[in-house]
Amino acid sequence: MDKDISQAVIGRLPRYLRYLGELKDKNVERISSSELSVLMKVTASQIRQDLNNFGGFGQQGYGYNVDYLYNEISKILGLEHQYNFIIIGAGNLGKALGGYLNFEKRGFILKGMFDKAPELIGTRVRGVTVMPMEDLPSFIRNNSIDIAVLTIPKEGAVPVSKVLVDNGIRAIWNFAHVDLDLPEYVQVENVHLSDSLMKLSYNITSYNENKAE
Amino acid sequence: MDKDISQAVIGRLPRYLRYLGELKDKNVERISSSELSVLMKVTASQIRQDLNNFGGFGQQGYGYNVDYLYNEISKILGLEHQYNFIIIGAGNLGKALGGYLNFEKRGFILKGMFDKAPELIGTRVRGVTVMPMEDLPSFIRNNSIDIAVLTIPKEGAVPVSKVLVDNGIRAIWNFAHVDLDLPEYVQVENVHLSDSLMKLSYNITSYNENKAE
DNA sequence: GTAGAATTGACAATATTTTAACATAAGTTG
DNA sequence: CAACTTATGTTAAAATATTGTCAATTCTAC
Repeated sequence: MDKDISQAVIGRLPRYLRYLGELKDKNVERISSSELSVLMKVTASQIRQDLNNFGGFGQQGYGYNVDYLYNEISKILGLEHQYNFIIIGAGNLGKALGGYLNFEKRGFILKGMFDKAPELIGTRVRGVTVMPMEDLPSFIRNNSIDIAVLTIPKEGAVPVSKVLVDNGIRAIWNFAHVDLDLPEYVQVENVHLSDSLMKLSYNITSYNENKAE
Repeated sequence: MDKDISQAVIGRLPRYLRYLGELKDKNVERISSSELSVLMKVTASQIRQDLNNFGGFGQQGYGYNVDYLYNEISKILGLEHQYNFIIIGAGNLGKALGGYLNFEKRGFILKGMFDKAPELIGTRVRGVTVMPMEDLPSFIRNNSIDIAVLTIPKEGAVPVSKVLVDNGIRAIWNFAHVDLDLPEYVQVENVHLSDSLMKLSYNITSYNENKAE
């Protein structure tokens, strides 16, 4: 069952996790929704409501145990699993993501990198060698890859995504500036950086206009 | 005046712009909200509602002129302005963003890059030389910088953001995994990549669990 | 030029999300 | 151990967001 949780709620969980991690580091043992609400600048009600989508993690009169809540949210987010991932596109962005050490701490293990540019093939990123695109299908099948990260220009993204899915990939972290049209059983998380920059541009413009009036 | 437009609406505008750009490239002259809704997989009503926040861009019985609508959305997003930006953090991510040619087409001009690592200082990215952090304040003041892109580890981000704001920066594109606490007149757009990856992780887990039941 | 088709913009109806309120349970203090 | 305080989980209310409907307007074809 699991009544659908809204993506708005899911989107807030990583931020809760981040603040709880910081509290853990400071050896804070317990926290109330209202204390956390001050730290995070959201309403206490929203925190309680969000958490209660998944069960009662707190105790009346006490609040939430930081360690316990941290672990529960980790579990909800699926971070107790280990995921093998590959990166398609060994440009700067691919290298940046491949080199990001914290992903490994969370259970995301870089297994391979691919690129079509001959001059990149054979180069190494954090112990992983960049392979040619021809090797992609067999590599996916033989290495139980869970997630593919797409950091290639938009032109190649759609056909490559089909290859990925045909070979068993069920989750794509898509940085290409295009919407992928894939079966519903494939989870896609889009990161459209230029969309984000345009939002910033809008907010600059809009703030300046309001100021002028 | 300008009644506040919700960020949900703003967040959809870049995607409209992207589809309209593709239609322009295909020399499509006009499009109705219902045709566009099929392409974009949203409701026609939402498209019309979103657009009407900013005025009536269409014509009854005809639809929307693609070129005109494209230009209007560009204007709304502030893309007719030119923005000078700098990147703080010349690692792979900083280099990736600095090298992204499409930003320049949209009016975002890379003016400088900064890093604290001595081995990076003096290296060049797309004609721009990486400078030491000491030069940051004067550079901002002397080069009318509009936007700072933060691609440094979270430890340094908060103090650096204060330096930026003290020297006149009013917009920050923040890739550091930390929330910046800045005055309300500073526009901040956060890109928390690991949050995005965790969302993907949740959706993988949740899909698999539902399947199992 | 007129009839019919197409399609917007506005408004109304739903649905979803967020915030507030509070009864209840647990903790704390003297 | 009794009175008081704290703070959850839940339900209700308010605010937002999305979708559906339709009159009014424009286009198109004959």
